[in-house]
Amino acid sequence: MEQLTEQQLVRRQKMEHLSESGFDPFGHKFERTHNTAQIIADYDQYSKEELEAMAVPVTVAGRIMTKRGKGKAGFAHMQDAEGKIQLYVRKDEVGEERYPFFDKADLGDIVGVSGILFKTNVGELSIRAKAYEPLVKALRPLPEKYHGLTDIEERYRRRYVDLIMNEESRKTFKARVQIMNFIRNYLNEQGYLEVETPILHPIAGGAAARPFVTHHNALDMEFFLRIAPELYLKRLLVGGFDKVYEMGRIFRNEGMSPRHNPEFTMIEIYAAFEDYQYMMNIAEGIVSGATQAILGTTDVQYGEYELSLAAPFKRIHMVDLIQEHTNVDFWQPMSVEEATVLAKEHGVELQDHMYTVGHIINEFFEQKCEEHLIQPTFVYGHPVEISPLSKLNPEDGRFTDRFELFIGAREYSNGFTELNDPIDQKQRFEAQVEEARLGNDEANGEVDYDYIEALEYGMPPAGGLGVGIDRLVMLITNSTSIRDVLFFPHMRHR
RNA sequence: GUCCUGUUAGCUCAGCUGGUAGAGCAUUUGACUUUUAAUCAAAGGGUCACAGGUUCGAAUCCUGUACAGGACACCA
Repeated sequence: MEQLTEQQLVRRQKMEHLSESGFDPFGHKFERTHNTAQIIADYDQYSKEELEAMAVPVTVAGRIMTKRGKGKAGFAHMQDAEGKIQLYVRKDEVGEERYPFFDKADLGDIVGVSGILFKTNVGELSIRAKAYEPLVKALRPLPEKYHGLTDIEERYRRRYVDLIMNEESRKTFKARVQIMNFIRNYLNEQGYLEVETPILHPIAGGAAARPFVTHHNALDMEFFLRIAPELYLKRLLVGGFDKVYEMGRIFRNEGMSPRHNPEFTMIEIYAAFEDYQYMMNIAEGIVSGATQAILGTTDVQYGEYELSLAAPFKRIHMVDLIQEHTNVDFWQPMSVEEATVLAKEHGVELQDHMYTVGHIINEFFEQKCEEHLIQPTFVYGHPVEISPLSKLNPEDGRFTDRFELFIGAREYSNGFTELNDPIDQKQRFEAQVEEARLGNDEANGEVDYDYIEALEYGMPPAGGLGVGIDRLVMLITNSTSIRDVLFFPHMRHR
């Protein structure tokens, strides 16, 4: 049994007192006529005298956030889901019997109030209470009213307190909902179908990442929590669904950071008979459109960067970009030995499994170019060796018709013309298995033969796209940590 | 996983070169019928994250542990 603080004991005594007085300290249904935002929107425009003449009755409910006793009367600010409003409670108007319940109410208690709108001498729209109803006794005190809850750890561990105290936090999470709604509307209007595919996968495919492993008892078999829905969504293309998307949770068993949570939300979008150029347009439409819809502008401040998210975004081939930043020309045919020498000369570090020119080109890009991509930029033409699910570029088979979107030096989206050649796909999977053997623990160590078989029935030519939703929300809400856009980020046990 | 930094009252924070722990808000009691970080008077509230060590004496110095934040690595 935990030790109760003085304040907790006092609040429990007050709870007992409510019970003894015939109130349920944890309340009951309460009919409201307004929320606080409606009241402000509809009536703040009127003067003190006009409101007095109108005598508007309202009934609201919410949490007491501040309280100022004045003897036989008192003021409080009450907060509901949409905002807050001041209450003015007088003993002579709510009654001798009820007034003490307001007088003894604590910050954090939830109350219902009926009254008449008025404006105070300094012009604040307030409710002059005619009836006061204690609804829920809060047994723990709220954080300090002025500074709120600022401790980052506490804000993550006890998000509910953060949401009570911090308007910014509420706004961020509402923006998250709006962004996801925008994306759904944007795609649904273009004829896309939102679908659901398995989260438990027998083979962890569709991306390069370490999976979580779990076990199904009845089937007595291992499952992986999905690292990407990609291979299932493309099976749907084979099945004849030609414009599909899935927005949902992805799980990757990797390190955590301000930009990584073990579970995060991604959207993947597939369109038959389209290609990567079309998918870039969709990515642009989502990023630019969501920003405009939520912020009313596409000019955003993100940390130190001033970004313009207005479409169209710059599009540049990876090889051209590398040439721009290092003067190295990978359009020239070259051997692995020559490319390795170039990497050494330019201080590009390589690991054992990077045994092809394509890997080295990618390392040049990541180590020398990524950091310069501040304004939204599509980088396309990734080497085939790092793109096992992308279709080859018809003119130059060293590269694929793949792109990634970078904003503020971070990746937001990845898309490509989908590889639908089952024979090529099988070879690429097998190359991944070899890479895994050589020590890339994020390469796929197992070939998904069922997926190959699906492709053998014929998948229409198609474009596909993935967008990290959490990072998009971070961008639009100017949040520095992914934990600021997840209601309940993962933490170690205390 | 490695490195750096942090952890003092319910909350927000002080606490100097080591000498018996402080403030504001919140709480309790009293005053106050247009206040708004309400005000005034008084009171209570602490295993200074945890465990060792150095010292006559540790919130303070040292070591370890836990948790957190940031950077790096990896990715989205």
